[in-house]
Amino acid sequence: MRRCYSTFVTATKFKSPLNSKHQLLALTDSCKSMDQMKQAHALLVTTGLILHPIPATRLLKLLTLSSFASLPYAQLLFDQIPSPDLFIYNTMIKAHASTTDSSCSSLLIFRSILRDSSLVPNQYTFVFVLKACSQGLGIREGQQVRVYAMKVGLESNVFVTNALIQMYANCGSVDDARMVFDWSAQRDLFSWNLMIGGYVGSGDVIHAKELFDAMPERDVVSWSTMIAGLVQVGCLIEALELFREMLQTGPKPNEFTLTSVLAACANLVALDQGKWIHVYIDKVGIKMIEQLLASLIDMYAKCGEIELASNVFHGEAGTRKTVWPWNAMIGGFAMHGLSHEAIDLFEQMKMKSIGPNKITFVALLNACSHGKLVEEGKWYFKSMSSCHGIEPEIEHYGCMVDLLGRAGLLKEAEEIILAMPMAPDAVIWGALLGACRIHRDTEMGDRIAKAIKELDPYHVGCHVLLANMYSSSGRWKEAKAVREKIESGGTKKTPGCSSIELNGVFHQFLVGDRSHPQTKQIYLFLDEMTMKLKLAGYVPELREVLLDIDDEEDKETALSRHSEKLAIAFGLINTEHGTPIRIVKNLRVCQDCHQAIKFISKVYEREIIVRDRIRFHHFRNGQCSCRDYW
DNA sequence: GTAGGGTTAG
Repeated sequence: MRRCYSTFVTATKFKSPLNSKHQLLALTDSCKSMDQMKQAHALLVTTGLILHPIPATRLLKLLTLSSFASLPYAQLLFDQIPSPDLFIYNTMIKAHASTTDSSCSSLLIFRSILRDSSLVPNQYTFVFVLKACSQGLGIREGQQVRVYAMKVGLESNVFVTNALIQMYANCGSVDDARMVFDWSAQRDLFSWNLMIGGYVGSGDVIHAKELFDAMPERDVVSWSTMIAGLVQVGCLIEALELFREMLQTGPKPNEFTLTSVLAACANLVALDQGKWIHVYIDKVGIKMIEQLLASLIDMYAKCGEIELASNVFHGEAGTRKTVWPWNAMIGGFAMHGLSHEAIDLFEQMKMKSIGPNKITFVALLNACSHGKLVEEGKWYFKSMSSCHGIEPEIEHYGCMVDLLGRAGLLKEAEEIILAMPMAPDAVIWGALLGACRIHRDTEMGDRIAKAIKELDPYHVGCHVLLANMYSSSGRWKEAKAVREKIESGGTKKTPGCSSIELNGVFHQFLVGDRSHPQTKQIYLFLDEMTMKLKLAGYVPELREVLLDIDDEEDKETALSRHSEKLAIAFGLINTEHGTPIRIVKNLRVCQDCHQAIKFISKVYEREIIVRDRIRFHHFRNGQCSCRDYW
C-alpha cells in the first residue's frame, strides 16, 4: 500500500505544469482506494483546481459511486464547493436518495436549489428527489415535489412521470400511480413496467396481468416482473406457464427471470423443470449472480435433493462472496434436519468474514430447533446482538419459542415471550400454543388461547391450532365453538393439500378428495393399504381426529382420508416399484400420517420424501429422518 | 460531460 502511494505521487510530481490539469483529472478517475482518492483530493486543493466544477465533480463521482464510496466525505466536500452547479447538486441528491436514513438530506439539497435564483431544477433533479421520497420520505413530500415539477413545466416529462409512478407505487398508493400513468402525455416501456411492478408490489396480479396483456411491446423486464409477481402470490403453475410462453414468443430470459422461475420450481417441487433451468443457465451462459445461485441451491433443497444443493453451493467458482448462497444452504440443511451441517456452515461463513444477516439467524435457529439443540440455539441467539450487532426481531423470538416449546420447556418459552422488547403477536403465541398441543398441556393452552383471542379474534391459523388442541383432548364442545367462530369470521381454514408430480403434471389432493379421475382405484388401494399396515403393527393415532365422531371405526376412516395418504396411494399405484415418491404438503404433517408413512416405506419398500410447510421428512425402511421430532 | 426502471430467502 505504501509503495502504491509513493509511485502515485511521484507520477504526478514530475509532469509539466501545462499537462497537470489533464493529468490530475485522469489521476482522479483512476483512484482505486480511499487512500489514493485522498491524495488526489489533496493535490486538487493545493493546485486550486478544486474550485473548478469539473474536477470537483470527478471527485464527487468517486465518493458516491465507487467501491470505496463514502457519503459523509462526499457531503464534506460538497459543503466546501463555493457555488455548485446543478449537476453537482443532482449528484448529491442521488447519493442521499439511495439510503433510507439520509433521504431527508436529498430534500434539503433540493430546497437549496430552489433558493438559488440562478438554478432551475431539471428532469434529473426530479427523478432523484422523487426516488428519495419513494424510499425514505413519503407521499406528502412527493406531492410537494410534484408541484414544483409542474411549476417548471416538467410534470409531463417522461422521466419525471415514471419517477412519479414509482414514488406513488412505493408509498403504497398504487391508485395514484395509475392516475399518473393514465393521464401521462408521454409513456414508454418503462412506464408500463413500473406500473406492472406497482401492482405486483401491492399483491394485485390481476391488474398487473391486465396491463401486461395490453402492452404494445414487452421486454425482459416486463416478463420478469410479471413472473415474479405470480410467484409472490403463489400462482406457481401460472408462473411456469408464463415462462414457457416467454421462451416461445418473448425475449431471452435473464438472471432475474430465472431467479423467480427457480423459486416457482422450488415451491412446487418441480425437480425436473428446476434441473432444466440449471442446464439452461450453463448452456446459454446466464450470469451467475449470487441471488441466482441461492435460488438454485434453494430449489434443490426444497425438492429434497440436499446433496445436489450442496454440490451447487461448492461448485460455482468465484461465488459465495455475499450472504445469499450461504443463507440458502444453511436454510436447506435446516429444513432437512441436518442441524450440525447448518452450524458448521455458519462457522465457516464467519471464518470467511461474510457478515450474517437476520435471515441467516432464522435459518440457524430453525436448524437448532429441528435438532433439539437447545443450548446451541440459546447461545447463537445471544450472539446475534453481542457479536454481530443484529437486534433480534420478533421472528427470532419466534424461533426461540419454537425451539424451547418443542423441546418441552414450555415455561421458559412463555418467559421469553413475556420478556421480549416488542408486543407479542398472534403468530408467536401460536408457536407456543403449538408446543402446548404437542406436549398436551391444556392448562397453559387455555391461557394462551385467551391471549390470542384478545389480540386477534380472527387469526385463522391460531384458532385452528386451538380447535385441534381441544379436540385432541376430547373437549368437543369447545372445539366446535372455535370452529364455528372461524367460519363466522368469513375466513376459511386453509385446507390441507398434498401434491405429487407425475410426468410433469401436478396432481393435488385435499382431505377426503374425490375429484381425481382415479378416485375409485385410490380409495380401494387405501383400504387394502390400511390392512397391510395394521398387520405390520401400525396403530391409528385416534387422538388426531379433529371431528366429534363417537364411532372408533369412523375415526379411523377420517384419518385414512388425509391428503398426504391420498397422494401417496396415487404415487404407489402409478409409479414403478422402487421409485422414490415425493409429496409436498401445504400444512404440517399429522402424527398419524407420520406414523403411517413410516410403515408404508417399510411394507412397500419405497423411499418417501414428504415436504411439509416447515421441513422435510425422509422415510426409508420404517424410519424417518426427523427421528420423530418435528 | 455526466444522471432514470426489474429478483429480495423463513
